[in-house]
Amino acid sequence: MSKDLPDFHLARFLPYRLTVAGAHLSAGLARRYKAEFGISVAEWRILVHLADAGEVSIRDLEARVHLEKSKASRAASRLVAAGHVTKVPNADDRRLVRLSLSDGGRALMGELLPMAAAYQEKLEIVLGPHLHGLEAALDRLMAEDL
Amino acid sequence: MSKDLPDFHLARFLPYRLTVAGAHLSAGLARRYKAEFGISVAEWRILVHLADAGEVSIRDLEARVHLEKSKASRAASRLVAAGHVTKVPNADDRRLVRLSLSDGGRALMGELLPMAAAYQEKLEIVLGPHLHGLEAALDRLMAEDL
DNA sequence: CAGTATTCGTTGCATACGCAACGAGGTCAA
DNA sequence: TTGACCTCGTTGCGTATGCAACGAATACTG
Repeated sequence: MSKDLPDFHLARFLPYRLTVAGAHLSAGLARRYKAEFGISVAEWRILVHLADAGEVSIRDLEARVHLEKSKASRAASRLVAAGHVTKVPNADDRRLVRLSLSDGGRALMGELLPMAAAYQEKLEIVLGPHLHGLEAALDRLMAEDL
Repeated sequence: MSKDLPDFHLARFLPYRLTVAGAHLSAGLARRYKAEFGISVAEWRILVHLADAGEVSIRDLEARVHLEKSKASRAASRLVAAGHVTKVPNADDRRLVRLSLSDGGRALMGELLPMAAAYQEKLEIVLGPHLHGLEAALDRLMAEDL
């Protein structure tokens, strides 16, 4: 007969737990804006970064908000098509692109950002004293090249 | 001119942080087995659950390892095609399916599980005292219907 | 300078994805 | 028993994904 396998519990496995928890929180947020605004996660990240940083290129998005460049490129195109974002070539280095919020995009973020801030607040209340432990642990994990 | 937007930092936003951290850990694990064994995340979850639980149905996978049923169904088909898993109808309720590890699948898990356990151990060492805080926070978040 | 190497964003391709719809099987109640 | 209802797994469909390859623009090197 076959050897016994070591016992291993997915429910305690950190890559699994973090991925599931991340999806859980993202779904909670999406419930608040997806139906109303039709924004995907990639598009959301781009919009937030534009609201915070002004003009950015695709490679900035890749580096700053963890979006693979083709994903960033396509999500940006969708945002341009939807009228939320403008895209112009960068005159100083014509390989680059300058993405920024359109007036409509700015208005959209005027609604979305408070919603997101409220959600973050709710999460922090749910976590209570666990918040700092969570943040410290995440910092620790992200600092490491695993 | 346009109203200023509230400032909002994606880097502190928990849904983002957890999703990125989860992807970071999953990528670290995938580096260890993807090239060698060609297993996707969905397939990995199914294999682990089979190693732990013996025979399961698609709906069990949906409930226990957070895989949407069509995703579970297709990943299971791939595992059957690869020879790691067997699938037979459940005679008691012929709507159900009985998935279980094949001998080859069992042998595969004999290699994969120790690798995963070692990775988990590495993560726990990296986290050190932060481990318990992280687990408590994740439990708290998952207990809530956000 | 010329020639090579590198960077940036887009796109082609094969695959994976989520969702809704479906057929087959099972349950329940009258 | 029969008909309405529910559950399970699969599949069709449109879209999203990751990766490699590409053309254009820029940087580097001798």
